[in-house]
Formats: sequence, C-alpha cells, structure tokens
Amino acid sequence: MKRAARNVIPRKAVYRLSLYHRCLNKLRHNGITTVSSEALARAAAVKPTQLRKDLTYLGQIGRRGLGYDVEQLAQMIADTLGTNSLQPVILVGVGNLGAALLAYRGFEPEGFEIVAAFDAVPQPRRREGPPVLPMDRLAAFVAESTVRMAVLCVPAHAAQEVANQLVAAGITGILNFAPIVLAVPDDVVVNNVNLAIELENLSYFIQG
Amino acid sequence: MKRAARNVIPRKAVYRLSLYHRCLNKLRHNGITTVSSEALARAAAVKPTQLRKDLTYLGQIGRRGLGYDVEQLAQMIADTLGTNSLQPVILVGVGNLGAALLAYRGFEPEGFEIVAAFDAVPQPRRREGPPVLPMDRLAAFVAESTVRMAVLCVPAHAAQEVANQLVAAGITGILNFAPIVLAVPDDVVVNNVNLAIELENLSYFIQG
DNA sequence: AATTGTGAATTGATTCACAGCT
DNA sequence: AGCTGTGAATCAATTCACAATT
Repeated sequence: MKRAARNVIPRKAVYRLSLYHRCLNKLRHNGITTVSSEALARAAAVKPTQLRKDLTYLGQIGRRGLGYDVEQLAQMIADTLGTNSLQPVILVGVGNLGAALLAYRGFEPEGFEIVAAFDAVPQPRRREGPPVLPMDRLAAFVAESTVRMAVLCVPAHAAQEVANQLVAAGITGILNFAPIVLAVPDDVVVNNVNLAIELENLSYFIQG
Repeated sequence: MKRAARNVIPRKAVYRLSLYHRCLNKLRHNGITTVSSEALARAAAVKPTQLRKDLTYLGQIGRRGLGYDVEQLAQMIADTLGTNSLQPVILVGVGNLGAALLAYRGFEPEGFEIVAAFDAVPQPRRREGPPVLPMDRLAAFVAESTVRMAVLCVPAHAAQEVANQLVAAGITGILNFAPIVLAVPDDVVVNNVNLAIELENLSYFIQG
C-alpha cells in the first residue's frame, strides 16, 4: 500500500512557509503578538494574497478584521513542517564545507541538530560539537537513532555511493551539496544545493 | 532608457540549462560527441520534451534524426549563461562558511574565480588563495576591477548593511547565504541559499 | 527510421475581486 | 471598518502529439 495521501502542500509554498516562520520569530522576538497579512507579507517580500493563500494550507487560522496571532501561526507552521521538536540530522563528508557546516551555529535556532558526522578518514582532532565517526559506523548509528535526514558534503565522485549507503541505512531525506544528480528510490527526498549553478544563474540575470 | 528587452529565459529554465551544461561536460569528458534529447534528459533527470523546449530558448541547434552536438551545445549554453570566460567573484564574510567556500576548489572548473575576499576583521594568517582584505578596501577594489558578483557570507545582523555597501560599490549580483530577505534595488539580482529552509523543506517532505 | 521543434492542451501557481467574519 | 478566506480568472510552466527534417 502506498503512503496515505496527505493533502500535500506544493513545494514552493512550503519554502514560503519556512520564510514566514522565520519572520514570525523575529516579530515574536520584538514582542509583537498580532500581525496582518499585509505586514507579514511585506516582511517576507511576497504579496499579501499569496501569503493568505499559502496559509489556507494550514486551515483557518487568522481572525478577520484582526489579523494573525503571531505565536499561534508560528506554532502551526512548525507543526506542519515538522520542526516543532529539535530534529536530529547527520552530516557526511567532513571536508572544507562539511567542517564549516559542523561549526556553523545557525541550525539549532531553526530546529535542527547535527547529532553526528561521518567521514572516510575522520580526523581525531575535534574540539566540541558532535562526534566525527568513520563511515562504517553509519548504518549502526542510524539504526539506533531516530535520524532521518542527512547533509551530504562528500566530493562528487563519492556522492552516489555514499547516498546509496545513506538510503540503505534508512535515511529518507538528503540535503545534497555534491554537484551531481543523485539516483535514489522514490520514497527518498533529495534537495540539491549547488553553488556553481546558483552563480551561473546569477551570471545570466546580471547580464545587462 | 530601460535595458534592452532581451527575450528573457525563465529562471527555472536557466537552472536547467546549467544542469545540462554540467552533463554535457561529463559526456565530452567521456569522448561522446553526439547526444539525443532522450539521453541528455535522462542524465539531467528531466523529461526529454522539457529539455527540447528549454533548448529552443537558445535557437535551433539540434539536428533532426541525429540529436545534438555535445561540443556545440555546451558552447551555446555557456554563451547564453555568460560563463564562457572565467568570471571574477568576490566573497564577503570570512567566517566558517566563507572560509570553507574560499578553500573549496569547485568553482573554477565551473567558470568562476574568487578574486578577493573581504572581512571586517581579516585574519592575517593566510596560506594560498585569494587575498582577504578589510571591508574598507571593498569599494576601491570593485571600482578597479570588472567584478559584478559577490558571495555574501556575513552573519544575518550584518547582511543588509554589507549588501548596501556591495550595491553602492557596483555589485549587481549577490549570492546570499545570510538567512534574511535582502532589500536591494531592482537592477540587483539576489539568489538566496538558506540551509535552514532547505532542511525544513526536507523535513516536511519526508514526513510519512 | 530516428529525432528534433513546436503549437495546442494541460497542469500548476499566482493574483484578483469580493463575500464573509469579527 | 478592517482584514481574512476563497472561488474565479489570469498567468506561467510543463507535457503532449505530431509535423518537419535529416
């Protein structure tokens, strides 16, 4: 039997929900408790109607004539995205980029924690932060934990092989920094972050 | 007078053109000189019809019954994207992420070169690679060079202020890693790379 | 015979316009 | 009066189906 057909939110709308969530946190931080679609849309650089349309995916949550309760809306978005509790993530490939992401303190405020890193040749010299383990510990680690998401920072030539290992271990979401198209089963989700492609894209659009 | 209205290629199509370009390079590397839309589409994980439609933005380039000339198609895409010559890029904010990107050897093969980096407090300890300069050198550096694109890796609280400086200096394309929505003039293009948003997105789509 | 190029059809996303609450 | 929620309308992207070309 296929997975139950949750009424799915379009990918672009999910991105924007993340964005709204970040803006709401900022508002909350400033002690603001209520916000109109117009104000929130401005903060997120989208149109108010698009914001309202996006929010209908969560059900009815605003109050006409008043706006949205900042706290409640943030909560509902977090519920929907599944980021209400701190989510464990593993990182594979502790090279330049991988090490930088390990050291980056920006994930936890957003609800993600890198619980372990893996590398073919883990350097023993580690300060604080998550343990860096050899690749052969990967399968057992994932099996014993609730981790479902991995950040993949290995070189392109190794990426497909490592992705296969991740999938075999039970990982179902991969944030892929390697500049290749990963082949994975249908039930595994891959998000690609490709810096060269982003630069090429910029390059095209700035040509005047 | 407004900029001449080049018949513009949709952003998503530009992304895919980058992707095709990468695949073509791989084919070329393997000594393959001709490819069908079906084969290339499979390599890029898109549908053949979409590939062909995307390529029509470049004009007519394939040969019916035969397919595409790998070399020629790669060339035309590079021409269109403006990545035929090595493009200079600056990087601002040499923290964890910025340092990792500086050390990352993956840009040059794709046609980009980080020609200088800037930081509020540049560390003197530098091995090889581009110079790391103090922020107050930014304006002069950009003025004297042909750089138009910048990679922005400063912390969120500084990002808008630094973006203003970049724009004032004449930068027209920004690859922004800071988790905020930058306000820039219309003629400046911003591409956002937001790791937390990518993770939240994954988080949603792996929920079963 | 094989494979591109493309108008037409379809699907999806965004915006509009206004009804419906508070 | 103010602001949300949403069906309808518009706009954009994708896919189909097949004519055109080698």
